Amino acid sequence: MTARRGSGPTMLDVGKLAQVSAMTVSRVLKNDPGVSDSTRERVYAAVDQLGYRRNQTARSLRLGGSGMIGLVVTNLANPFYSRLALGVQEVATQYGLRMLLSNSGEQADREPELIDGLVDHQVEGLIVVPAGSRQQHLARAMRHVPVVFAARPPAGLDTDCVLVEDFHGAREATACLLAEGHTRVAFLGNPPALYTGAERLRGFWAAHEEIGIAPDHALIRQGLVDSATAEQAALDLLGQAEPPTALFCTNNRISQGAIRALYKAGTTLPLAGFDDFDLSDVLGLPLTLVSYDADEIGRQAARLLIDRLEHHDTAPPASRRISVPTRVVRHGTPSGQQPGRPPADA
Amino acid sequence: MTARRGSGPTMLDVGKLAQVSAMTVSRVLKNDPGVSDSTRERVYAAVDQLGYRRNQTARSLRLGGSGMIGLVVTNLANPFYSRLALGVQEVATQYGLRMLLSNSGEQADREPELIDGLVDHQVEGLIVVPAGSRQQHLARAMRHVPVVFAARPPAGLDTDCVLVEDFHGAREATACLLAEGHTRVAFLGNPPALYTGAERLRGFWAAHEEIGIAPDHALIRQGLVDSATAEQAALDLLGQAEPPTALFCTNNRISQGAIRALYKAGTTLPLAGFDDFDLSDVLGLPLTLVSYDADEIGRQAARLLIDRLEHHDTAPPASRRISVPTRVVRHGTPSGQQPGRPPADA
DNA sequence: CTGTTAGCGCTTTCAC
DNA sequence: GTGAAAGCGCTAACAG
Repeated sequence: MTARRGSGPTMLDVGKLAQVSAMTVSRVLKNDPGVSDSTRERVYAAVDQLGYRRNQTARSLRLGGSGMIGLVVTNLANPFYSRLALGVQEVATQYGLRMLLSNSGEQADREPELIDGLVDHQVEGLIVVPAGSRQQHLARAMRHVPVVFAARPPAGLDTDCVLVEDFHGAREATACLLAEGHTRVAFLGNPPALYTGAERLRGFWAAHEEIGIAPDHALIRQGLVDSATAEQAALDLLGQAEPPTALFCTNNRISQGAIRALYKAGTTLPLAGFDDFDLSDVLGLPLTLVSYDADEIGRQAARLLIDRLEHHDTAPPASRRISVPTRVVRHGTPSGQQPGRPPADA
Repeated sequence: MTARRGSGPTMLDVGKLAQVSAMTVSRVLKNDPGVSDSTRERVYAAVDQLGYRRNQTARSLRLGGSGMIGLVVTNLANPFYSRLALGVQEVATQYGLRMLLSNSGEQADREPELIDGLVDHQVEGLIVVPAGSRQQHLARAMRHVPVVFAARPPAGLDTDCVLVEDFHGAREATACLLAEGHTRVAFLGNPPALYTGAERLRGFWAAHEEIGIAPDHALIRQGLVDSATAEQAALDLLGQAEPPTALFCTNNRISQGAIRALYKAGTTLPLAGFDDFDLSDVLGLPLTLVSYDADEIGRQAARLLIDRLEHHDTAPPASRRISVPTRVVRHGTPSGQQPGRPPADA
C-alpha cells in the first residue's frame, strides 16, 4: 500500500540519512573507488533502510541513453516470433539492455505509431519485423536510432537485416516432393506482398524448373493469412476436378490449416512446409518441414544492433545482411513406407 | 548514418527555427488551445523539418510517470505466456502504456534482478508470473509500484492476482476419464512446488474421491518440467507391470511429451490434460483438454493493475483475486459429447 | 497569446 | 575523500 506518486526516496534522502551529500551516494552506487569504507557502509545501510532504488529515468536523461531497445513483431502468438523475441532478449540482457516490446498484429497502418512511440521512449535502437512495404516511418526512425530488420528485408532502406533462407528452404522442400514423383504440387502461400511469401513462391517455382516442369497455376493459392483461410483453400484444392497429389505451405499456420483440411477430408497427402511446429513428428503424416532456429534470428538481429550502438561514433560499416540457415526435417514416411496417418499401431 | 548520441533536436531547436520559445513548442505539441494558429503552423513546420520527437525520458522525469508497465513471464516460448503477454499489451495500449517485457526462464533466482531492473526503469506497475515461492523481492517491488500476480498466486503478499480455475478444470477433466470407467489414471505433473502443480493434483485427486476411489500412487509422477521429461515419465508408466489405462497431464508441454511417448510406444490411451494446443483436434487421439483464454488472463491482470494506478490516491481496495474460467474440450472421442458445463457460452 | 523561471533526480566538472 | 553547482529536456506555475 506504499506505492505513491513522485515515487519514493531520492539520493538526497539517502544522503541525509547517511549524513553525506547526494553526490557521495551517487559515487557509492557507482562503485566509485574514491569513497571511504565507513561512508560506503553508512550509505548502503541508508539505501537498505529506505528501500532506495536509483531512478533510471533520471539517469537516462543525464547520461543520454535509456538502456532499452525496442522490438516490434507482427504476431507474438506465433511461436516463431515469440522465439525471436526470446533471442533478442537473451542478447540484450547480456549487454544490460532491456526490451520494449510492441506487437503490430500484422497491421501495417498501426506500425508507425508503435515505432514513433518507441523512439519517443528513447530506445537506443530498434529491431523490427515490418508489417508492410511502406516503410517511410522506419526511414524516419532511422534518423534517430539504428534499425535492424528481422525476417523481412528493408524496402529501399540502407540498413542491417537478418533473414531466413526463404528461397533455398522452399526450393529444397519442394524438390523433396518432386523427387518422389509428384507433378501436381499445390502451393498454399501467405500474401505475395510479403517478402517471405514472394521468396518462398520463387523457391517453389525454381524447384519445378530444375526438373523441367512448370507448376499448375490452378494449384496456386496465395494471400492466406491464417490457419482458417489456409484450411479453406486446401479444401477447395482437394475438391477440384484434378486435385493436387501433394501440398506445399509457406508457413506454420498455413501448414496447420492444410493439415486440418486433410483430416476433415479424410485424406492423406504428402505435405511440405516452411516452419517446424510442435508435434509435427507424431502426426503420422508424411511431412517435409523447413526448420530453422527462430531464436537465432533474434540473437543475430540483436548482435547487429548492438554492434551499431557500440560503434555509433566510428564510420558506420556498410549495411549487413545475415541469413539464418534452414534444414529440411522429414517425418512420417520419408521414403515410402506406411503412407497412412495412423500412428504406428501395434 | 544519422543516429548520434545526445539524440537529436530539442524543443529549443524547434523553437529557434519557428521563432518561438521552447514553452510554446511544448504547448503546441500538447494541443494546448492557447496558441495562435499561425504560431502553431510554424511550430509544426519546424518539427517536421527537424524530424523532432518529444523526449519521453525527459517528460517522464518531469511528469513523474514513465508510461511503462513491466511484465515478467517464465517462458515466452510457451504459447500460454505469449498470449498472456498479448493480452497485457492489448489493454496497456488502450491506456497509452507500453510494456517492458522480461523472461525469467523459470529461474527463480534470476527473477529478483529482473524485477529490480524494471522498478529502476520506473515502470508504473508490474505484472508477474512468479517463478518461485520466495517472493521477498516482490514484496520489495510492492513498496514502489503496484504488482499484480498472474497464473500463480502471491505467497503471503497482499495483492491482486488473476488465476485459472486450476482445481476445477483438473477435477472436471479427470472426472471425464473416470466416467468412462477408467480406474487406473496416471498423473503427469509439473513441480508440486508450483501452485498450478499442486492445485491440479488436488483436482485430480478430488475427482477420484468423488467416486469413492483413490489414485494409485505408483501412477503419479510429478516434477516434470518439459516435454522431454514428460515423455520419459510416460514411457516409464507404460512399461510398468500394471500400466495405466488413461493419462492426465497438467499442462501443454507435458501433454505433448506424453503424446510423443504414446506414439513411440505404438499405443493409444485416452489422455486428459490442462491447456489446449495447436492441432489437438487432428491428432486422432481421444483427448480431453482443459481450455481457457490465456489472453484473458493478461487482459484481466492489466485491468487490475491499471485500476490500481488510477486510484493510487484513494484508499486502496482490498486485494482482488480473479479466476479465468476453463472449459473442457474433447477430441477424437467416439461419443463426441461435450461433457461438463455447456460449451462455455462463447 | 507567449515567455521566464524553476526543478523533476541524477551525474559530470570543478573545487576544497 | 567529499561537496557545490550546473544541466540533461521537458513542463507547471506564474508573469506579462
